[in-house]
Amino acid sequence: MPQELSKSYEPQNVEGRIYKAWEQSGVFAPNLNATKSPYSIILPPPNANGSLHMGHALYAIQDLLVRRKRMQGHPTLWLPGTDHAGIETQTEFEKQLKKDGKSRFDLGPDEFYKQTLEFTMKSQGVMLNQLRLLGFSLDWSKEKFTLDPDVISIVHDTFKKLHTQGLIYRANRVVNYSVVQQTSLADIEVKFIEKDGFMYTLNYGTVRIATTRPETIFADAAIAVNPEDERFTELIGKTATIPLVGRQIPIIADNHVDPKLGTGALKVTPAHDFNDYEIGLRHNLPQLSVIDLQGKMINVPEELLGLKPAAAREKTVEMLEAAGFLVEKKPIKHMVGHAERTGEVIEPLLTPQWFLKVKPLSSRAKETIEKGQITILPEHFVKPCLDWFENMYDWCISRQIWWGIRIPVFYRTNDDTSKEEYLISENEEEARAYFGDGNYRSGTDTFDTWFSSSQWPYITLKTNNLFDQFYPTSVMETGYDILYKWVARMIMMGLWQTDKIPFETVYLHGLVNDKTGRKMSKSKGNVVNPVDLISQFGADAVRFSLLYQVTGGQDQRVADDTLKMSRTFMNKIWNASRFVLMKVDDYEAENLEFVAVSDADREMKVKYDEFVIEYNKQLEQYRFGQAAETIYHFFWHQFCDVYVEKTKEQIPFPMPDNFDESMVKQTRDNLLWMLRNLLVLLHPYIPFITEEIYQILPIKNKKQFIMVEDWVE
RNA sequence: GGGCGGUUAGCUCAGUUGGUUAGAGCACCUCGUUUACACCGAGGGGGUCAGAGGUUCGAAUCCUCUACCGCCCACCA
Repeated sequence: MPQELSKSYEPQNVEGRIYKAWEQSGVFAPNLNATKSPYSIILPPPNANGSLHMGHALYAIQDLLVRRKRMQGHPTLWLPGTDHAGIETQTEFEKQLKKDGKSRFDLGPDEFYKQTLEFTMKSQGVMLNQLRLLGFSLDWSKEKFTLDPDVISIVHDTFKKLHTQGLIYRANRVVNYSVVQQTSLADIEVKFIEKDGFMYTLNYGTVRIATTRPETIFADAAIAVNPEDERFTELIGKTATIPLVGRQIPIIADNHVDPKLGTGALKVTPAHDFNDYEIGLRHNLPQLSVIDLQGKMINVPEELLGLKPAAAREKTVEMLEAAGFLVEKKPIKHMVGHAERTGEVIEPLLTPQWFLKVKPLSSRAKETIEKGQITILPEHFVKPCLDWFENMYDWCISRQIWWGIRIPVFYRTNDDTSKEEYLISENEEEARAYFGDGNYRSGTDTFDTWFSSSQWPYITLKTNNLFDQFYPTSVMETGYDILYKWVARMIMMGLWQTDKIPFETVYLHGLVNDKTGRKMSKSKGNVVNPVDLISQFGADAVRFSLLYQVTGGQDQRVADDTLKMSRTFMNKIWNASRFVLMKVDDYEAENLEFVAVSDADREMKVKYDEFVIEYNKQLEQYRFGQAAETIYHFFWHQFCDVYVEKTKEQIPFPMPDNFDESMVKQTRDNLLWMLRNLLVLLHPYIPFITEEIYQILPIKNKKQFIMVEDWVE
């Protein structure tokens, strides 16, 4: 027996060495000579600027899938990449700048981009190494970053094609606008939080209206009532008077108005509310802004000029009350939109933006899922996903942040700014050639991060010249929290771009929460770093612990018990292997086969066959927690507690002189065969320890790595 | 307002086509210094499966309702 084996398993002496050996030998790359069907997974690209969190560690699910398929002999690709994560990274870097008393405006767009890139690249290396610590068998030679030139070029092409097909338009519309970050946000980036507020009833002369935002009355363009509402029938077509300023506005009829809400009469403020904007379009109302892009009041009475909306509200109420226009003030709870990242209140503001007409794309995505062409697991996510496609609004894809992919457009600056001309192009010459002489400016808007990442399966394979072979990909495995943000959009964009689904199966895993079940967040200070856990328990134990708790998309907790259980299991595997090696002594097996030479052998083989079938079935069904328990139980309580104990009789110590030699030899073969197969079956869960033991198994004609051993069916 | 998930041993959780005395890990109790492992072995205690009703020969599992916890979506002025 190789005497150097320590009494307990010490992962820190093993993991780095083994990962390096794998990486150097090229076994992470797909074996393109294999004849079976190709299998591919694109890694959800982590934020290049971030460090690893527990959610990333759960990508062990992908490693598990990929390692098994590779061992089964499929050409298998797991492709890594990172995301520039526009707003998130820009916010982070701006914080850095602020420490030095600077803002992005001191640097200008180009210099800011350059510095943010440097900042990001520094973190990226650390993060990618953390993925290695987890043992992920990613094909690093294919790695992509969302700001690689060839990636940007495809994103630009996509934009141009969408525009050519009439699916992109530019419009001055009400969007969610962050005055802190100075950019528009997608609907989904706005989180509604319940807040205490007041419902004010105001006297508009002919009617009374109810509002939570009295500071916007100066932007009112009309009063709307429901055409069926008899209380107001006679007033339709007449006017109401805005308090304080005395401006007359028409009273109009619109079906949107719900007679049961408020007073039944709605003040319409097209520039500061999504519904009102729509009503305004239907009735051709003026769009007057009273809040500018810095979040300050404009076009209002002098006392309010320059105030922030919250302060302006109080002041306006005082003024209304003093002038006798305030009829009622009632405390209420209502939902207020906040920016997901900064937590500030989000204002719907009127700004020119680029939009993607989503209806044609989303209805196609919906149909595809309804037809069952993409399997979504767990199943209970199917319906919400369909509803999302059904109700999706046009997607505002432009951002005013500087960190990201620039929208390729040149504007011809005219005297009349309302009639802006533009050409989608990366260079000014093209614009000049198209429009002729004039003043041009390059667009400074960037794409929403999710616009580029929604094309990720297509882009990564295309830029690696692997599209024909590996698209559609096999599985998209990620957290359910980005189902809408990312997965749904990949389906839309993938179908549009390629006429094929981007992946056959979506597997959504749950969140990893802290030990009390609360969501981890920096602000709560309860974030557990997977790298810390790895140094404490070893990568295999961390993986096994996480995968053991993957059950049907349920959230899990970082549980100390489960981590310890896993570490103990690694130790058990280690020691069982030591024992087998001891029993095998200096014997080296050839043509390894299991042949039952005792009742114990026969019983073991029966149990083993049942176990392998059950285990493979559970893996096929994506029941990773169950499969983990199955193999845990079999290895410990069947192989170790029963079989290994029995073999102590079949290879006794000390060995009697007249003992049956053939019995000894076959038992050694049986032990080695069983251990080898169990290691193979365990390998996708716990790659390091299984590789380490495999390397010292006394078997002739082994593969170079267990990683490329034949799977056991 | 709509939707989804959860409620199973002291704790954390499994339990997928309804079927023998409901499982695991941890914790607890008893015993064990056997030539792998005390990160061990042998054995044990502990649950009216949130509540009510229903379907069934049979329900933790299916149906209805209720309660509580968590999450998501939503343009109620």
